Amino acid sequence: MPRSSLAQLAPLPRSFFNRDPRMVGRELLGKVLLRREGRAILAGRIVECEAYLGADDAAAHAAAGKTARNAVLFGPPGFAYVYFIYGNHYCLNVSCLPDGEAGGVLFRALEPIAGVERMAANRQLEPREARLIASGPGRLAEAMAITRERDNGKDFVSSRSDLRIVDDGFGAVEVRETPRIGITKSADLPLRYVVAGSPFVSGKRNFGITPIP
DNA sequence: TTATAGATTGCCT
DNA sequence: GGCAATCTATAAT
Repeated sequence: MPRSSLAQLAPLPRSFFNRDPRMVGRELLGKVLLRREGRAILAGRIVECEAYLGADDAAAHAAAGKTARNAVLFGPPGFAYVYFIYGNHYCLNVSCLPDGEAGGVLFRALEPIAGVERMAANRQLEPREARLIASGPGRLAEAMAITRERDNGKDFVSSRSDLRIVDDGFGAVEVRETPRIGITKSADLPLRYVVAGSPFVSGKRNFGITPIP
């Protein structure tokens, strides 16, 4: 699909995100994350994400209750929660569940499909190094030029938003569930979702092979 | 007020 | 495989 028509697709509706993050995370695989930069469009197919829950999930930022930092997770569904981590990286989430209930999905990896040259440039890479452009949450945010200052609290569900999630008719993908990456608490919960066999997922062990169960 | 861990990445040996 | 980079939230003095 050419990029001009990608940009014209309607964003996924609010109801898509007004559900359990585990269902949202699973169903986001195969959808397209869009960023509009003036006239340019950056886009990638979602191949990896993770669900984060509320009080039951010790690894979630929402576990200890609502703060200024994580307020978006407690708000209405379909909004961007962007946080800064390790002094170096931004990570992008979408809020889930109704207003007042905490939950979200972390975007962990994209297969670049439009605006690839610009995404690569944001990462100081060549376009042919496609697997390195957005294979990890920090890389993904850098490729899509996402920062907390610019994007935290932004609505994904608005045709005027420069941050959107759309369905381009790609169809069903084969989903694998694994434990989440980089956490120590609640590390056994199988809340990571990946497209089976995708070479664009994060982790050195995952290039071109089936992810570890 | 000070210490430490963190939903990561990239460079070093 | 080890570890530095480098900001922020939270726990410990």
